[in-house]
Amino acid sequence: MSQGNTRVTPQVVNAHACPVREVLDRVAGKWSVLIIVAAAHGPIRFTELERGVEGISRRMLTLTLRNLERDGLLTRTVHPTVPPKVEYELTPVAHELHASLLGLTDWAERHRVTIAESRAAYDARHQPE
Amino acid sequence: MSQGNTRVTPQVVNAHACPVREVLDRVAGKWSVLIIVAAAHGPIRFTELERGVEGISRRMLTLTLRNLERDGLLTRTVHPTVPPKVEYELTPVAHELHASLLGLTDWAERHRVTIAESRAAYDARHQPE
DNA sequence: CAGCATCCAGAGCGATACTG
DNA sequence: CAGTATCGCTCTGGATGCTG
Repeated sequence: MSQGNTRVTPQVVNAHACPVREVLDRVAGKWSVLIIVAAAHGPIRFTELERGVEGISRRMLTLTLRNLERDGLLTRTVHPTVPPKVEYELTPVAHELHASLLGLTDWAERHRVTIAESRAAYDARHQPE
Repeated sequence: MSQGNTRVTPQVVNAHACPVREVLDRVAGKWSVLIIVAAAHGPIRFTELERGVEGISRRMLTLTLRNLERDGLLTRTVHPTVPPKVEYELTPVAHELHASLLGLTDWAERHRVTIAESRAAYDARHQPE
């Protein structure tokens, strides 16, 4: 860790050691969060998710659900009926994650406008036309 | 909220309307967060960032810095000296973001092990060999 | 020192079609 | 209903080399 250095600057951030990145890698996928939000208030079926998460394809829904299940963020319950019925439900861990995301949501909503303005200003500054 | 429906299920989540996704789109890039973390405790120079954020290429550092600057998350100060010196500093908005990320960091650290185990178990279950 | 331009490989994701 | 399989594009990001 510490080398006998008196300077402050180092502050090395390792992409692999950084826990924030770990979460983000898990959550950054285009759909993961949306699915978590959609499933936040109780068990939900495949087709309901398909409708609930606007714009998601069947393929991506399946893939994302598998990943979330793999990470232990949701459980998959197959009801052996005809027609088949599968329900997905957030695990406690995922609920905690959902709660933590609220901080970000909040940030986003507070600064959404500011950021949009900043972008517009920047673009105007750099592309006169 | 309620449509005359007695069922609960609807819960439509729109990818474009969702504020969480907005943040994530901004932050999910492989490097944004790491740069924010690296710059969190004061102004920092280009080369210092290059060393501080392990594994980043010069190209990605430049690109990510531009995006962060564009969003108003950091300021770029050029000191007209020889050799040139450029300092990047987080804006208050970015500091707030950094604070919000703590919730996620925390979550990640609490469940890192559990998640890894869950993955291993899942993989074992689905790929006997 | 700080950065831009070019080239290139791979991941991510959408569209579509088929199945238990 | 709840998936799986295949194709192909787009976009990200790494490597390298050139400049003020």
